[in-house]
Amino acid sequence: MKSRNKPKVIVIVGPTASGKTALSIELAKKINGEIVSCDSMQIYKDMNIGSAKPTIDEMQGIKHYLIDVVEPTERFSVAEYKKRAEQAIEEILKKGKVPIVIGGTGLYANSLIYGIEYNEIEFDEKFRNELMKKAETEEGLQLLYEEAKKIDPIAVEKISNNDKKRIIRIIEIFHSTGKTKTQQEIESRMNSIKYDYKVFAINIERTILYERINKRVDIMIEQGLIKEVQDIIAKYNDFPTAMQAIGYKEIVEYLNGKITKEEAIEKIKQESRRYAKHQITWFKRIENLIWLNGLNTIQNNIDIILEEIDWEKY
RNA sequence: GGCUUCAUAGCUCAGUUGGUAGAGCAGAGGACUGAAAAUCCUCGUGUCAGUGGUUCGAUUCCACUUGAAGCCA
Repeated sequence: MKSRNKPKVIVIVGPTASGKTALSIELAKKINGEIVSCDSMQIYKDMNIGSAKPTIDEMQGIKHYLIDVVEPTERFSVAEYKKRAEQAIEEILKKGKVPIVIGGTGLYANSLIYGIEYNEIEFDEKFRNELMKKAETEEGLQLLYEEAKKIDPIAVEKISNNDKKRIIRIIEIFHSTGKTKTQQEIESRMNSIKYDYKVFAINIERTILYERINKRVDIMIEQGLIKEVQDIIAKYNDFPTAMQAIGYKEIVEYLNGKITKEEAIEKIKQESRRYAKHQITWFKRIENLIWLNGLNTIQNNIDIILEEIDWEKY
């Protein structure tokens, strides 16, 4: 509503292995679009197989933004994502093409869809490390919780006293900005949303999706996921974010002799299934979302999308 | 063939000195504003292997049957 003058941006989210890549590329070909990735792991260079990054072949000449933009050793954030994604959208619009945001990271998608503003703050690595160390013990974590409660009682109310990251975050925001998280969030919603986002989510019946995930993990192993992880270890001495990625942390455990190869593979499958479920939970909350059945043909889903965005009048 | 042990939730196992049972994992649902593939929250009825017997009452004790593991031939 009242978004007549805003440029349209298509967003397609979906759990892992739901067929986002193929759909987005076919759609881009059809409507002269370019793709903005919305994936917290495909951002990183050298994490290819495990993050199911589209290959050059698969891209079929369609330009992709926000893939391979940072080193695994670098720190990334939603704020950074939001900034770069909007730059990419601008660039695409300037060319007269249609931006298609595609990916499975709910937090990142929301930063765009809900137009959340993040102001510049510098990150205090040392301070975070101190907080993390404190949070390691049960007593330490409870002390942090009490501290966070004093700083921002409203924000604390919404989280568990075990939620390490969010407890730390409340303290951190206050430390680096002097503002509470609650205040920060109010300010983050002050600007209006720049684009007319049309959001679609692919879903597939759970049992079939799980089968596809299992199969995909086997294929990743065949394609050399283990070697990819070995190469990353050899190339970078520290890669904190990569280390929390599904498919990477398990292979590292295997390479360290903590689990067998079979156990690692099983674990990757299981974690991927859980991840898919978590993603779906996230998408269910998006307002005005249109669901696409991932078992439909690509053509079929493209037709639904074009109809929804009123392509003829566009 | 004989003896012993075991059989409880999808899986691994507790437990009930006889009053029909509960953990972990798996699974399901949810939260989510600067690490998010992260970090958290909630959810446990199952012919207690089968059939009989004892008993007011059996998943628990007894007998037999079936299946599994081990030992002796």
